[in-house]
Amino acid sequence: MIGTTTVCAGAGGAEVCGGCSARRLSVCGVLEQEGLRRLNAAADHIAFRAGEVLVREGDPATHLFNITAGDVRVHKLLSDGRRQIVGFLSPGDFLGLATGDRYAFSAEALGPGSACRFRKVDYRKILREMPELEHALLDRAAHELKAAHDQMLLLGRKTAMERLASFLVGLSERARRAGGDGRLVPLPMTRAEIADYLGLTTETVSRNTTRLKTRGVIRLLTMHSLSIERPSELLQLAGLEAEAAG
Amino acid sequence: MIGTTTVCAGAGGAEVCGGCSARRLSVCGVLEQEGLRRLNAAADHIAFRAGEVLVREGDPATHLFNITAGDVRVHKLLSDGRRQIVGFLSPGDFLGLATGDRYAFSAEALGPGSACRFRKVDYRKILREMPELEHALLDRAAHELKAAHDQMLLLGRKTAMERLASFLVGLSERARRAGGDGRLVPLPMTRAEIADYLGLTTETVSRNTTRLKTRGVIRLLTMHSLSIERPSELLQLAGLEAEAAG
DNA sequence: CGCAGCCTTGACCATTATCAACGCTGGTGG
DNA sequence: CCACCAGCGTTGATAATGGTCAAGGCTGCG
Repeated sequence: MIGTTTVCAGAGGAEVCGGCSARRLSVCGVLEQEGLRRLNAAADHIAFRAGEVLVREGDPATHLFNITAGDVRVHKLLSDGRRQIVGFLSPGDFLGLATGDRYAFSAEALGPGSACRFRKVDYRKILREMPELEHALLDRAAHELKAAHDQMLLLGRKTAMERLASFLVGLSERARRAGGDGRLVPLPMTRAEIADYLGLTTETVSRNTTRLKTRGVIRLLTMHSLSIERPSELLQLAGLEAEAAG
Repeated sequence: MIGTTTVCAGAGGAEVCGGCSARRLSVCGVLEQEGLRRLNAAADHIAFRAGEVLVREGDPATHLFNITAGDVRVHKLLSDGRRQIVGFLSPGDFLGLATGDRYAFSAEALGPGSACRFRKVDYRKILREMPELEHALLDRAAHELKAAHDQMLLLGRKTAMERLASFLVGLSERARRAGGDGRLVPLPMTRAEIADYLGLTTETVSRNTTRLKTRGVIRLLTMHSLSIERPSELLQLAGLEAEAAG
């Protein structure tokens, strides 16, 4: 189920978990700061390949992940196969925070990547001793909750075009935070994955992508990257101009 | 904006915040346990009437609420008035956890009720000194996130009937946790509010309610309460039978 | 008892899903 | 290095779910 697994516990150099160089909060990073060897002894640094399953909905929730490279898809299924992708994770993101004793979602790698993996029991023990970490996680959970609310607005009330535009705006912002200029946007996921994230079909995603292309709002560079030619028009289509009207 | 406001700080009796008797976690309760007078000095115990606005989307996020009585609606708006209700809060629930420096949602009372209100600055200060509280909040945020994911599946992939059935199943579970038998379900919200929660219109909610009534799955008692006559059939309609198929 | 607002029902319409066919693309093996 | 091909993406035609518009009924409050 999990690919190459390299335990990153070490005798005690500064780089016990050197591979974990996430941009945002990295547990490994925090650990290095704090010099807590105990959790390192329980943390694996794993590598995964495209399509690999990190977490399966319904399985006992034994682990927690911190993505360190690559992108991951998190989704839920209905019994007849209908799928809803609830999020895409990038390096620095956590996987498994919102779980009881069983995972409520599946997680699969979009492409090759890596992650820090902790056992939940160890994580809990550490939390008790590191209020600072808990604070950071609460903060992060709050952000995720806000993002989930935005997505609920999108899924419940936006048109197909508004959904696609909102999605692209989100990707653009993510790209900018990751160091890009916000025009060049990578699309690591397939049309089917975009559709399952936006509550649409591949056909509808495709049609609206074409419409944006025709109007000159975006330009497709390859199948998995595009450039935003008219950002303001895209924002307007996303319905984000005056969303906070109240 | 806020109705009758009674500061509940007191000289120091055991009942400084006696009105706060929420069923689940109550900050006031924890505070009493811990004997922390400091936050009490910063906490109001407010009462609100039906329709009263507790929080307005876009306003500076200065306060945090813990509902102690009544029900509250949390929603987001698009500039043209389309509304998505992201949650209904009951006594014990928190309002304002998922916020940056501005509220990302509005909150309005469904009926009369009350809440504990804290200033965010005080809340942050206390958190630093009460890791136990932070732990409880993280736990709660995780649950909310899970609920948000379920709602995303509902909004993105379920049919109108499945949405309504899922909603009623959820209400039934909530009623049971609140001490009921799970058959008698109170509906404190209007059809329009149900519609805005499920991403539908009032007409569609009404039609499907009628369909459930005709099939004998539910029975309307008053406009704001119903009884579930065939729970298993309702579960099936909700698509919850094998949701965790993976 | 009356009325305003909410709820229900009906007729029709629009957006998006579905079904189908074709084209592109990128990875693989000859 | 090129050609093949499986899978992904696009486009078109048609269908269906749910939305819109409209009218009438109920209900609960004053």
